[in-house]
Parts: sequence; C-alpha cells; structure tokens
Amino acid sequence: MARKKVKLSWISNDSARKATLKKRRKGMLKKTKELSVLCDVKACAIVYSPDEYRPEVWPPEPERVMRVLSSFKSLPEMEKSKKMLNQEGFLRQRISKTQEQLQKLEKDNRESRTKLLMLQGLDAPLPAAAAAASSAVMGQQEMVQTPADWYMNVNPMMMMMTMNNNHPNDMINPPPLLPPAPHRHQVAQENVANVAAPMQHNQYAGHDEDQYVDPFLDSFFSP
Amino acid sequence: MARKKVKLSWISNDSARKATLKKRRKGMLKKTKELSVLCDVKACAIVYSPDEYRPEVWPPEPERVMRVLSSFKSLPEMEKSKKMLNQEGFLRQRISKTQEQLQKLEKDNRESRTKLLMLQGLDAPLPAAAAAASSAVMGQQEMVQTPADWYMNVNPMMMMMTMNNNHPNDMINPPPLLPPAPHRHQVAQENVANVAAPMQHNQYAGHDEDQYVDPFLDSFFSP
DNA sequence: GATACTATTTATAATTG
DNA sequence: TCAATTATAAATAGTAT
Repeated sequence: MARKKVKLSWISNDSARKATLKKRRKGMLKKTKELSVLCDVKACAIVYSPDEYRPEVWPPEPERVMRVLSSFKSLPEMEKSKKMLNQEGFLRQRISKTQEQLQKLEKDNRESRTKLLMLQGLDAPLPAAAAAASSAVMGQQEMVQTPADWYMNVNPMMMMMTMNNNHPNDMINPPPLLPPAPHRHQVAQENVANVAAPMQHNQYAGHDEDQYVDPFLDSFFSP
Repeated sequence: MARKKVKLSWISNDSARKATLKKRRKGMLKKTKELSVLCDVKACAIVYSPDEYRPEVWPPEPERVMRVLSSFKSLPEMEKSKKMLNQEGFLRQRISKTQEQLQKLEKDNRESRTKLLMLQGLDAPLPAAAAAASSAVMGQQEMVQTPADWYMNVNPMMMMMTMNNNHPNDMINPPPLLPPAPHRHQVAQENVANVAAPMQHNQYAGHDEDQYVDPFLDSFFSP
C-alpha cells in the first residue's frame, strides 16, 4: 500500500517478505484491537510467523479465553467431545509424512548431484542444509534437550481463543460476589446500551471472569 | 481514518458504531487474508458481532479454527496438560526447523537442476518428489484462488500451532487421505460469512483426522 | 438501514542511512 | 539486517442519496 500497488500473491523475495510480514502483522493486530475497542466486539487475531514458536495474538489476555469457552457449555454434544483429536498424534503423523517427502527430495538431490559430477567432473559438496535436514527430521534426541522454560512460555492455542474487550464485559459483570476487582471501576456508565452484545457468548457474566473457572469446563479439560 | 481522526474509544452512537463495525470488520478480515497470502503465514481472525449468530472468520474454514479452540485444553492452568504441551511444543518446533531445512534443500535442488540443464542442455523432468516440493513452494496462485482447497490440505493442528511458510506446510501436510469434499469448492473466497460452518453436517464418518469435525466445536458455530 | 461518495487519515512499499 | 523516512495505496469517517 505504498509507492506501488501490490499484487496479492506470495512475495518470493525473502527479505521483502519478511519485512512485509513484520509491518503487516503489526498493522493487523492493531486493526483488531481498534475494531474491538471502537465497536466493542469480541475480536481475535492470531498470526504465526516463521521461526517463532509463539504466535502474535490479540487480545493479549489469554485468560479471557475461559469466558468464551464457557459459552459453549449449554451446547449439546459435549459428551462426544472426548473424541477430540489427539493433537500430538496429529503432529507426529505429519512429521512422519514429512520425513518421507524429505527423503525423496534428498534422493533426487543426490541423483542430480551425481549427474552433475559426471558432467562437470567436480565435486560439489552437499550443502549443509541437506545434511541438517535429515538429522533434524530424524533427531528425536533434541526433544530431550528442549529447555524446560521454553514451553512454559508457549501457549499458542490458549491465546488463540482469547477475545473481547473489557469495556462491555465490565458493564455486564457487576461487581462480583467475590473479591472485587478494582480495575473495573474505571468503566464508564454511558455504555449501558451496548452491553447486550457481548453478553451473547457469556453465560457466566455474573462471576468474576478473570478468576472463575467453569466446573464443567474444568472437568471437560481434565483427563 | 478519514474526514477526522478517530479517537480510540467505544463509539456510543449506535448507528455509527454499527457502520464502523461493518466497515472495519471487512477491512480486518481482508488484512488477515492479505497477510496470509503475501507472507504465506497462518493467520486467523475472528470477529463476533452483535446480533449475529456466528462470528466472521478468516480463514473461511471455521472448523480449522475450531480445532484450535480444542487445543485450549493445553492451558498451563491445567496442570496435567503441561506435559502434553511440552510434547506439542517440541513437535511444533521440530516441524518448523524441518520446514526450514526443506526449503533450503529444495532451493539447492533447484540450483542443481539448473546446472544440470545448462550442462547437458536437456530438460530432465523433475522427479515426483521434487515436483511436489516445487509446486508446494511455488504454487501460490492456487492458494489465493481457492483457499478452501488449500486448507483442505492443511492439518488443523499445524494451522494452529505452526506458523511458517505454506510452502513447507504443504510438504508437511500431504494430501488428505480422504477424497476431497466437492461441496467445498462452491465456497466463495470473498464471502466469509457464508462459509462459516460448511462442515456442520459432515459427521464423524471415517474419523479421518483431516475430516473429522468435533461435535463440540461444530455446534459452536451452529445456531 | 444500505450504498455511494469523498476528504482525510492510516498503512505500508520502496528507499535511505 | 534493522530502523527511519517518504511517497503512495488503502482504509475509512462523515456525508449524501
């Protein structure tokens, strides 16, 4: 959106793509925030970026996810949710398939190089990438090496569902029966008319949403 | 962003707020799509609007997003899920690295082939694997045109936890085991709202992971 | 209320340091 | 590579139909 009109297709230039990602990701999250604030709606944006183990997310309060989840409580079919996919299995399967692909690719690569050698008679050493690739795929040991604190900070999924802004919810959630949350008092009263909407997905509005954990959900997510 | 600088606070005027919501929501989803296409990253946006039973979502396959929601059970708050999170986190990281390697390898492969061509002056057809890799890396146009199809091949878990290039993702996500669902092809790329829950009647038949729709999540998007 | 239409503000592609 | 700058494309607030 500047200097030149951009065509909507993948940016092949690595550095250019990276730069664009950085700019636009920021812009997108900002837009999300603005929409949510201006119109008082639940909005959520997630962007996973290459080489980053955790996604950029808006809104920044992952704990609000619980409220969104609690809106599901009334839905039927809950029992069947046990059938939920085994995520780890999914990933493992993917890795296996990727390995296959990689192996084929490596084989092709080797064949190409062999031809090259025969034709030009010089020894082009395998790029580090190729060797690293196989070890990366195969090297399960690294799993053990994963820093303990690494995953502690990782919670892409949990952030994913977070949403809504405080404004309406604050209105919707009168001072809890529980210990009051002081920060809520800054909410303006003019917004009364607006409070209806955000209500629609929250059945536990009367509780302190930052602390309350729906017992049903709790059990649902527990083994 | 026009006529007057907007103050970042809730719009009290009902009609004005509604109008803004409509405009900005559209804009935000568009931005999400653009970012995703231009930089080839997994990006997701969800907007709940008042008086609308289902949220506007990008990408157009909400069931993919839904699966992300299911991963919420990995919340660190859930003590027993931490272990699993570790596993997933590791796997995700591993996949990211593998994808990097794969990209490098693929690039290298291309270079070798270029040399080959120059030297032997004949066009040796790409072996299957390399061709697949190539199209996976280069085939951005198709993705833009039929995001639905594209996502058919994307593992939901990958979508939510990984981020990175599609190129590698395509490699990592081989074609679905099940035959494609033709009805998805009618999904209009631009009309996000209409495709909110195309899978809602696609039951758990087959229980293939790429097709399976969790009833819990599915019902979320159903009125 | 939904468009359609600008005048502006924003976002950002290209460029520079 | 990265941040800052700048010129331009996009988004959109207010308005009219």
